Amino acid sequence: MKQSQLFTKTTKNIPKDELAKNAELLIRAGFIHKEMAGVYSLMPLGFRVIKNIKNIVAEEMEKIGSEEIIMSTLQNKEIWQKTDRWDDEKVDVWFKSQLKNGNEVGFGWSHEEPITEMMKSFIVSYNDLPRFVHQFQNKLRNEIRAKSGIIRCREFIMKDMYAFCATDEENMNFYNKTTEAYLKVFKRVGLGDITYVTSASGGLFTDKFSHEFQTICETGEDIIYINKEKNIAVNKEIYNKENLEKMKMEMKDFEEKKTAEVGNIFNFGTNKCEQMGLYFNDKDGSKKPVYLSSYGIGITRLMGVLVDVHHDDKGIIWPGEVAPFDYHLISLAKTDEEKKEAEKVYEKLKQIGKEVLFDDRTNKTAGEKFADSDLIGIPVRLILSTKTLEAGGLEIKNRNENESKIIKIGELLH
RNA sequence: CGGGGUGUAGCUCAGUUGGCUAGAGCGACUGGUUUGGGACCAGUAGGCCGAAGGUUCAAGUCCUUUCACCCCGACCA
Repeated sequence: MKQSQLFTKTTKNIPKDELAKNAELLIRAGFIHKEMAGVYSLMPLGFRVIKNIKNIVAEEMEKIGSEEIIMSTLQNKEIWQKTDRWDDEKVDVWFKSQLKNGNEVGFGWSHEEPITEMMKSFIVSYNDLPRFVHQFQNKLRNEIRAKSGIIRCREFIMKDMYAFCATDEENMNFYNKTTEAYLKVFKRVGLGDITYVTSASGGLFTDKFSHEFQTICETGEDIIYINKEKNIAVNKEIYNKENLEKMKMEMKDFEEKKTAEVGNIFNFGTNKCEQMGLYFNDKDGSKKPVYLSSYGIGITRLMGVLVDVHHDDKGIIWPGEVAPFDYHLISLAKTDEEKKEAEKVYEKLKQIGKEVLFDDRTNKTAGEKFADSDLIGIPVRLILSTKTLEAGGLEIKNRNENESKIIKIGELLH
C-alpha cells in the first residue's frame, strides 16, 4: 500500500476526549475514528489489525473443530423470554427497538439463546453431536458507562463460539481444548507472557465458576490475584478464604494485578438447553438435554489491550502477527533514479508476499515520516535514501530496537 | 445512575472584574528555500464561541434549561 494513497491521517495532538492510551494512540495514528462514547469505526489500518487478529482466532478455532457462521444482530424477544433474560431487570445492557407493527426486537449482546434455538432445527439425534460453531460479530451493549477507550464499548467485535455436546465428558473435553487454543491465540497475538487463565464467577451465565483470560494491563478494569509458580489466577470477585482453601492455597501465595479480560469461557451444563428445549435422542432411544458451553474473545478489545501493552512514548509497537503491515518502507529519495529504485524495492517485496506500507510521499520531511512510522508501529522499518544507496542498500530497523543496519536489497528478498 | 470536570477554527487550547472587528500553535492551501527526526520565510482560507431561552446599552464571558464528551464511583462477559 502506498502511503500517499492510504485513507488515514496522523496527528501530533492528543485527542482531548481520550485519556486511555489505547484510544489515544489508535486515533493519533489513524487506526480508528470515534463516532460517540463507546463507539468507534475502523479505518484501513485498524481494519487490517482486526483482520489479522480474526485470522489468528479463526485458525485456532478451526483447528479444534469449529465452523464459522454469522448470526443476526436483530433478535427475537420470545427466544430470550424462555430463559428470562429479556427483562431489563435481569439484563441491563439490552438495546431494544420496535418493528413497525409494534413488536419488540433486541440487538444482540450475546447469542446463546438464538444459537440454541437455531440448533433445535439441526440437533435431534446423537448423530448430530457434537457441534461447534463460532462467529465474529458486532455485539451491542447498552453499557451504563463506556470507558477506557476501546476496552469497554457499546458496539464491539466479538468472537463467540458455542459447543453443543452429548455428554459432560465431551463438553469438558472441548472446554479444555478451547482453553489450550485460547492460550495459543493470546501467545500468537503477543500477549502470551502476561495472560492468565483466571477463575471467576459465572455472572449472568451460570451458577458455577467460569474461566476468564486476563491480561496484565494498566487500563484493565479487573483485579486478579496471581500465583506465577503454579500459574494460577483468581478474580477478585471470588478471591476469599473459603475458595482458596478449596484450592489448598493461602492469600500470601498470590500477587495482586490490574488486568483486562480478553476472553472467557462458560460451561452451562445442560441448564440452558433444558430451558430452551434442546434435546436429542440418544443411542438407547432416551431423550436427553444437550450440554452447552460458550467461549468469547473480545476482538476489538484485544486490539486495545495490545496497544496498551505494546507502546512507547513515540507510538505503537505491533507484535508481528497482528501488525497492519510487515514492512514500513520509507523513501527519502531525491532523484528520479532513487525514486525508481524505491518503487522497485516495493514491488519486489510485494512479489515475495510481504505486506508493505510504502511511504512514497514527496511532500513530507524525513522527520515527519519517521515520526509517523514510529506512531503507526509497523515491526520493521526500511529506509531508502541517497545515504543508504551509497552504503549499498537499505537501512533496516526493528520498531522495538534502537539499532539500525544497512542491508543489501537482495538479502531482504530471501 | 450519583459525584466532579470540559464544550471557542479541521485538531490542541488562550480569551481578565461583561466592552469595540474573537486569538495562538498545529494542520490545510499558495509561492519560495529546504531535505536523515514533526525544518524555515512570506502570504491565504478557515468561527452560529455545543444548542435553546433569559438578564443587559452591550454576552465567548452572567443566569436558566438542555445536549455531548471525559474522569471517579456504582455496575459489568
